[in-house]
Amino acid sequence: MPLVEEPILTMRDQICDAIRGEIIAGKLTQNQPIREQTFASRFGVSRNSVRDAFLQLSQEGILVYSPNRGVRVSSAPNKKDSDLFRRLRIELEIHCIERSFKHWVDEDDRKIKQLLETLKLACKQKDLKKITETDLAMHRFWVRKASAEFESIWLSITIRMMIAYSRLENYMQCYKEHEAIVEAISKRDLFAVKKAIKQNIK
Amino acid sequence: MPLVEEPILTMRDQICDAIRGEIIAGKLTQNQPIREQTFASRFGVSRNSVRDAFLQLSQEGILVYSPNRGVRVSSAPNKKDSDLFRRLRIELEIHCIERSFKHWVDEDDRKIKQLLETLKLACKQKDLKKITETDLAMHRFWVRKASAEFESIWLSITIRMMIAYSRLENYMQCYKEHEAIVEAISKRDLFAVKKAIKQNIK
DNA sequence: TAATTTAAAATTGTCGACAATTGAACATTT
DNA sequence: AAATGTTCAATTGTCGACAATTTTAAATTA
Repeated sequence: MPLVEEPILTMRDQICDAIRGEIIAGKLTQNQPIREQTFASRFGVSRNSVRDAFLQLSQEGILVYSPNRGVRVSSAPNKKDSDLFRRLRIELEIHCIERSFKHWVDEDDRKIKQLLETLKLACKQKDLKKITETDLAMHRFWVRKASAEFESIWLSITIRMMIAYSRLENYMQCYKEHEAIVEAISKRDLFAVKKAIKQNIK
Repeated sequence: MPLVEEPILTMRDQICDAIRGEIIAGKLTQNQPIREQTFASRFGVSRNSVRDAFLQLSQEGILVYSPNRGVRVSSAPNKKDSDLFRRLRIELEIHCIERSFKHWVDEDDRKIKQLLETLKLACKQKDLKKITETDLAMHRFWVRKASAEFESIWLSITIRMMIAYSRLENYMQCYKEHEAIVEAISKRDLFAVKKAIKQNIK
C-alpha cells in the first residue's frame, strides 16, 4: 500500500476546489453569501452535493456557516491573526518535510520539479491565478506527502491567509523562493529547507 | 451584536458532539468503521443528517473518510506528531486568551469558574468521562471567546490528541492545573497564563 | 411618514427512494 | 490448490420533493 494514497476526487472535492479557486482568484469576495442552488446549477448536480461541499469548506474555515442562513465567504484575518497563522504554517510545513524525507523518492523529486517549472512559466506570463494555484499545489504536495492527516489542518490555515491575497509585486521573486525550497529538498538539507520556507512564508 | 454569538445547535452539531464523546470515552476505538445507518437509527433521523456530521468530523480529522467506503475512526498520532500538535495548541490557546482579554467581562469569569467547579467535582468523583468533557469545554471556552474562526482549527488539533487518551493517574493534578489557568486569566496576567497553559498542555 | 404587521418568495433542512459502488461468499478455471 | 471470475448483500452517493425557516416586499396602522 502506498504511503500517500492516490486521491479519488469526489464530486464534493471538485466543488470545493472550484470554490476555493474562485475565492483565491477574487471572484468571490469577503462576506459574500453563496447560494446552494447557484452552484448546483453550475455543476449540474443536486443541491445535496453542493451542500456537502459547503459543509466541508465551512469546517475548513474559508466559508462561515449560519444555521438556516447558509454560508458566506469568511473575512480575511487581521494582522495579529495572520502572524499567528504564518507561524503555525511554517512550523507545520517544516515538520511535514522533515517527516517525509525518509519516504521521498526520485518520482517525488521529478513531480516537484515539474510543478516548479509550471510556476516559472506562470511567473513569466504574470498569470496571477496560475501562480497562486501552483504555489498552493507545491506546498500541498509536501504536506500531503507527510500525511493526509496534516493536510486538512494545513489547508485550513493556509487558505484563510489567501482570502484577501495581497497582490505580488515581483513575480519572479515568488519563483526564486520556491526554487530555493525545492533545491534544499532535493539535497535533503533540512537546515536549508527551514531557511527557505521561512523566507517564502511571510 | 455580541462578540461571541450564542451557538445554535443543529442536529449535525449534536451528532458530532455525541460521536466525539464516544471516541474520547473510548467507546469507539482506532480505525473502527462507523456506519451511517447505525447513528441514523440511534438518533431517529435520516442518514442525510448523519452524513453531514460524518463529513464535518472527517474534515476535523477525528474520522477518516474514504469515498464509497465511509468513515472510520482516525488513528492516534505518533510521538513526534503529538509533540507538534502540542506546540501548535499551546501557541493557539495563548494567542486566543491574549486576544480575548479586552472583551472579557465579569460574566465570562463567572462562567469559567463554574466550569472549574464542575471539573473539581468530576475529579473528586474520579469520573473520567466528565473530567475530559469539562477539560475540553474549558479550553474551548476561551478559544471560542477569541473567535469562532480559531475554534475549528483548535478543535482539529486537540481532538486528535485525545483519540487514544492516556489515562490520568492523578485526578486532582488536572484540577489544580486548570485552577492556575483560571486564576491567571481572572488577574489578566498574560505571563502567568502562558506558564499555566504550558504546564497543563503536555 | 414611520413603525408595525402580514403575506410571499426565496432559501435552507430533512426525508425516503433508488443508483452506484464496494466487499464477501461462492463458483469456475487453470 | 491457487487464481480468477461471478453473484449478491451491504453500504455509500445522488436525487427530487416537501417542510421549516429566513428574508423580502407589501399592506396596514398610528
